[in-house]
Amino acid sequence: MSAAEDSLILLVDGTAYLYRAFHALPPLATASGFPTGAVKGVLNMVRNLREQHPAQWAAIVFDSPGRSFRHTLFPQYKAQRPPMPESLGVQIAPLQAALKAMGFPVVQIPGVEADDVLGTLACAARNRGLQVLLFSPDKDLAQLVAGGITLVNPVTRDVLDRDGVKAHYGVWPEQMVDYLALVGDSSDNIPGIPGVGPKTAARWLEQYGSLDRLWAHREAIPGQAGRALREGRGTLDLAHRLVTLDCEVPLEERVETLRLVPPDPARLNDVLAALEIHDPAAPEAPAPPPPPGTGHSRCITEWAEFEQWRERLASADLIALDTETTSLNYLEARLVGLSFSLNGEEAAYLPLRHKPEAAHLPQLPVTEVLAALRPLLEDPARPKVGHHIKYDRHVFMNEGIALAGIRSDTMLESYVLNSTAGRHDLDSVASRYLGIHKTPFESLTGRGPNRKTFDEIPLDQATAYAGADAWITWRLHRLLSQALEPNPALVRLVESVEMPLSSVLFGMERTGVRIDREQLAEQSRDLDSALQGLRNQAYELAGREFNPDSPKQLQIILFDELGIPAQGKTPGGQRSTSEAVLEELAAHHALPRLILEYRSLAKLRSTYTEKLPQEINPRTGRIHTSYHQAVTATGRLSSSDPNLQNIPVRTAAGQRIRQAFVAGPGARIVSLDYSQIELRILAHFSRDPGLVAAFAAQQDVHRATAAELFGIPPETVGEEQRRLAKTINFGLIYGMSAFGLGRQLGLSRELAKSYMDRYFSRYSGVRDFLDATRKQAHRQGFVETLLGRRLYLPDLESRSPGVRQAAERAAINAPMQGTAADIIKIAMIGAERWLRDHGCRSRLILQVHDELVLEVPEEELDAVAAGISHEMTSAVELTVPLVVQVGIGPNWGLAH
DNA sequence: TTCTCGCCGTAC
DNA sequence: GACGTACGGCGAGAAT
Repeated sequence: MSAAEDSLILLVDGTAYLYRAFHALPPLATASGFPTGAVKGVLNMVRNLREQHPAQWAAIVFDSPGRSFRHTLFPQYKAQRPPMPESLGVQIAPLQAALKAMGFPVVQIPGVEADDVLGTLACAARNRGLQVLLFSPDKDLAQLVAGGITLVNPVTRDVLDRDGVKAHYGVWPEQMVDYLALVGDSSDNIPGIPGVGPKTAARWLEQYGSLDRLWAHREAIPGQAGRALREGRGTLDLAHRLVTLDCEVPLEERVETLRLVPPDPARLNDVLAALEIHDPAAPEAPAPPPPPGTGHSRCITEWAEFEQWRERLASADLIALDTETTSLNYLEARLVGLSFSLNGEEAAYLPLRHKPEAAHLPQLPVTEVLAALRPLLEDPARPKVGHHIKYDRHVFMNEGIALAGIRSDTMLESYVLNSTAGRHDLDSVASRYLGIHKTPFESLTGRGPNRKTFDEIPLDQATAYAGADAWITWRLHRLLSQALEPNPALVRLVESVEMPLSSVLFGMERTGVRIDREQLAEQSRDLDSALQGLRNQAYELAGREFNPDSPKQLQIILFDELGIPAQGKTPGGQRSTSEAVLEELAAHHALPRLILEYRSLAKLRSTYTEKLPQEINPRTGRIHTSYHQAVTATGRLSSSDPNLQNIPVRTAAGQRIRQAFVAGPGARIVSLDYSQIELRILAHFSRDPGLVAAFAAQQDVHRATAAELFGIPPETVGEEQRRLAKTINFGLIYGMSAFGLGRQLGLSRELAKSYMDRYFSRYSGVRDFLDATRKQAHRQGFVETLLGRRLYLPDLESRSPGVRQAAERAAINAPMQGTAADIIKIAMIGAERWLRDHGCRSRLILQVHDELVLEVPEEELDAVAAGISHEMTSAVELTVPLVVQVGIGPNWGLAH
């Protein structure tokens, strides 16, 4: 045993680990429903800790339930905190048992918070000459840091010694209590000085050294903050006492008893078996840390080494690959370098276009290198994996290389495994599943207007960064593909849907959509003059000028100056000026109506007619959106830069904007949209005879619903009756309540309830299905789509009724919205294949959730309309037919 | 000047 | 509190 090992003690904030594991992982449970995710997560984190920091001494400290001296001092202490979720609370006892079986001393002192116990143990250990490593994300503990005591943030991996605390918070550890007293802590409900944040507090303490000296000079502090400080004596005293750790907690444990002992496999096995945790290192939980000495990256600047790597690549089973570029914009991005890994342990970075001042060695010539790699990159038989590889395909295509042989994409694997676990960029996924915290891109390039591009990054830094991208991707694929394997539906979803779809989207992005710039400019001019007029009328009515774009100013005008009674509140407590409210207010005054009109036109101008022309790519003359495949909770796509999935369609002025989406010469726009796809999916899932029959008979479903509701023949259904039925039908898909229905239709809650009751008695299959979905969601913690795509809903366990009910509505909606997304994705893959098989020049250009838009040469019109329509209707087989409406026109607006 | 948050509105 | 899923413009105020 080494001396270092013998003199090191690990002190762990067990409660913080517990919460972290609980929130970071999918809600795992035993077959009987006992939650286990947090136990599994903490055990993994602790195991990593033990491997990374061999020590003889340790303690894992837990908060004690109930009140501490801080509650006595300040009744509101932590008062705003939600109570611990029950599904977390029940895991504490088995977790502590498992930790003890693993050989860790566990400490929990009644009536004492973990922080104070940690402080007491840290000081005692340091006084005995031990080196202390404190593991906690809590900044309060930074006050303990000193020679011999170091704070490690297990989330960010920051290691804070004295200098680290100073660098991180701007104050020294001994100033930390003063600092926290000034800033306060909203997570513990500890008040601070209003308006004083981390920057101000650090500046003051830098200048005056301590709170006492700051107070002595309080009259010299200028500004709002100075005034707040002078008024804050009482707050400061209280906060100071609350944030000061008690390092003299009476403990039975002495440092000598905190010996880390070898695990007791039999006991550990008992505990884990009861929790049905077979392999704590299984893929859902953070995996073990990288073995030491791996993740090394080579920078290739010599032909000989390049040739060696090229030969290895040519015979590799799987190549993890990443590009470094000058831009996130996939059409502007220029290749700067390439990285590869073949085994998740070593990587190579091939710099190609670093600027001379960033390259201390000459780089190999880009043209020759790419020519040498091209056969490999374009070979479908050489399997490759990347993270968000659609982007890399664009980058290669910009170099004239058609990347082929794409086996998988770790971003899509992560998304299908758990869409809501967090973001799916490489950094997030690596930290979530591998526990590897990458150097943030911005720490290389800087932020703001002077940030560097990757070609300005020195080769050594670039090599480490880019190499890590490649070897991490390789390891992620190994881990995530294993994690998916037990669920064949998810494997199929990745391989047969998301991966082929990625190629379809690549083509759509590259093709882009043609825009009539002049037409939009003309619309902008029209909108300008209309808005000018509306603004002047609004000033007249208000009696003064104001900014109609500002909800804040508008509130003052409407509710204070004009005295119109306010209607609803925004989530932030402001008096709402939303469309629904202004509609109501229109009865009281002429101004609200004018504002509504102003807003709708202003929206069209700023978001669409002004913005879209700026998005036209100068080289192609078209707009190239980005489709995001790993963003939404339900499996839908999203679109940005610009978003082409929210182009107006409802109003006449909005329609004109769609008319600026035009076909090229000799071509037409073909729009195909699924009719009522989500209601059809509801019919399919619920097997409700009435709903199924309506679709089977090709009836107008809203009319049929109204006929059932009012007990009349469909032919005699009136407009108002149909509208009501339509609102109910849509409401069902969103999990709407009687209250919501009433509000939407302007009916009393009682009347709305009677309509809903009537609906559910006529369509009892729908009611049963919705109930079953809710129940199943609560039981398993997730819901599924037709293809087995999962949406985890941890909020179903929330103690807050509002949060819980919102999760229930999401549980109702997700199977329908997500199944619709599954279906159109299959249709898109089929459509693309159909076009290729028929040698068509037609191109898919847009997807808007239930609609596909193509640009079609006139001679292909009939065949393509029929062929794609067939692909869409036959994408899957449901118990009700899928129906597609086809429209053709010179532009998108007229193709409906 | 840039960033972040709240509010609002567009789509399906 | 009360209708699901997205993206983005604007104002306002803070950070730079």
